[in-house]
Amino acid sequence: MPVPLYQAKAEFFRMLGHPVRIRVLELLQDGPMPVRDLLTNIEVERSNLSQQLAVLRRSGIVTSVREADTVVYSLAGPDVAELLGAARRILTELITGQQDLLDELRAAQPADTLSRADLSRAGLSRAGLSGTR
Amino acid sequence: MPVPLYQAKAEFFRMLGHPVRIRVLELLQDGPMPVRDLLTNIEVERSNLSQQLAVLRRSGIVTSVREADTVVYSLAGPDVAELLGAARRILTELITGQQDLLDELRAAQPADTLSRADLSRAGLSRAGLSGTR
DNA sequence: TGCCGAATTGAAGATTTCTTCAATTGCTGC
DNA sequence: GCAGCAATTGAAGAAATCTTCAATTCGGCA
Repeated sequence: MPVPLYQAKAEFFRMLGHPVRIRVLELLQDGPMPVRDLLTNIEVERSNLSQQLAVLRRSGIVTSVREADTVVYSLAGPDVAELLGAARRILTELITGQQDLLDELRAAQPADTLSRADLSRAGLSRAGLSGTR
Repeated sequence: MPVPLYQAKAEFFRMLGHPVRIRVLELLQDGPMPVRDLLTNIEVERSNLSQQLAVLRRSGIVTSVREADTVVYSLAGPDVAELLGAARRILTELITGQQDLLDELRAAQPADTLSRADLSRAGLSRAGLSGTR
């Protein structure tokens, strides 16, 4: 009895939902890389990195091979760049969209009279994506 | 002081990491839809759906407009389909990849002699993406 | 064999996210 | 105004994920 597709998709996105795991995938886009190098590029404890690598391995999006005294990781498939690209496109779209709206609001009235409703329209009533500024 | 981009990306993917939220985005790809209809298409309690819609709204990926006694949701931008498409591509790639590997293993030796190492190579030693069969 | 560094694993506590319920808001029609 | 339906909100307990530490595995080398 197969798991519904939308649930597999959700799991997949959750697998991507961690800063360290994103960094790893980005670094691996330039080619295979040993754990040692990942470690120098990402600011994180060794065992924490291992935990995140284990998550990526379990999902199948990366593979690892032992070479002498180091372990080398690679992307399992070619489509990862495309995915991260699409994500960045949407992300910048969201961010600039909200910025534009805020600019409009500021132009239309003094900054200190922005109403709760205005902020709400801009998607900022409670912290949205925290990188949006 | 802006939040690092990879953190914003991680938040973005986490925002997508829920079955109900995925369903909503898929349904909205065909055009705006009132909450009422979302509710008949997705098997979930009304207030739970509201919570998930709130998450999507906060991130800015959807917008809502009140029309008479109903609320209508729409996608905020055009790139969502592309993102979900890329995700599905990778997902099927991962799934068929693992299936192929398993098939190879089964062909090479009786099923009941698969070693832990074999399963591990196939990314299945501990439950991977649960939809992978 | 025994030791060393590299990497992974298991487990525990802290943090975050999910689900659910009751209460609330907004609109329509009586 | 107020009764009734649609949708959202706040809050609390349950469940999942993160971080960290100690212990373990694996290969290389004296």
